[in-house]
Amino acid sequence: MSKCGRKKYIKTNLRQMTMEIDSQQDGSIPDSVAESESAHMQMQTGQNSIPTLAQVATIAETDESAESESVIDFHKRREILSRRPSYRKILNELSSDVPGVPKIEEEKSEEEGTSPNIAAMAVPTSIYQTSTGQYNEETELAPSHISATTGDMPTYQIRAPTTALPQGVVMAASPGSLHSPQQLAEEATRKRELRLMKNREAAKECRRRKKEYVKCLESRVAVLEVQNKKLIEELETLKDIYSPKTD
DNA sequence: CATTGTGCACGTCAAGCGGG
DNA sequence: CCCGCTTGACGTGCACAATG
Repeated sequence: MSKCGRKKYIKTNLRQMTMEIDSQQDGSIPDSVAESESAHMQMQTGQNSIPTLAQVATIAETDESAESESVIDFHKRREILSRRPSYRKILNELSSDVPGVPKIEEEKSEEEGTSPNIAAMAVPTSIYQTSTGQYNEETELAPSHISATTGDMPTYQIRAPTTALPQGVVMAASPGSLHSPQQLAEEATRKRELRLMKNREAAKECRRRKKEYVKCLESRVAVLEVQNKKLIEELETLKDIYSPKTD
């Protein structure tokens, strides 16, 4: 196991321990967490067979009973690990509450040139909240290519078109023409590889979007902090003006 | 200089969701 | 209901900095 791997295991297991505590507080059965799925995944993916800390701990603790309960644990863990709303959904919900907050657009825009959005992103002060609480010109939240301005890898430029087949993927004959088990197996393998390749690209794209989202939030925080500071100063000024002079 | 810690990007799995 | 997309979670490897 790599050093980094060890660190991540620790980090992961801290979170898992927290979840166990939470589930105990809820009165639900403590989850033995990652062990079953990790093992499951490693078996599937053929990755190294070194057990995780959680696996080791669980093996040590439960040993005999673990086997019969592993399936149950797996499902319980899945329940506990139920997904939070996606960041995009959060932002979109936010945008419906606050009229001025733009939504993260679906794909398309990123293929169609980058420069306009860079300009928008580079001017975070375009955010302005009126005295009535409305936001004006919050262009900085629009999905943009901050990475281009900050020197990050412009991954969107390398990005393979989502609709196009990746290089190296050879289309097999139509399923109707498959007969032998071997052909079926090949077809299954081909489908799997295609799926993995697509998901690989999707994951990259997803991460890129998430980074954008985080940067948007950060710039928003910066803007709101400035705004807050100004308002506090204004308040102090008004207090000075309108407070009764005692002298 | 070896070891350890940290951050980041990546590949994969699986759950959830929306569209057809 | 099925399929494809999106994304959280997990595990891994690599690069680099800090430390003894």
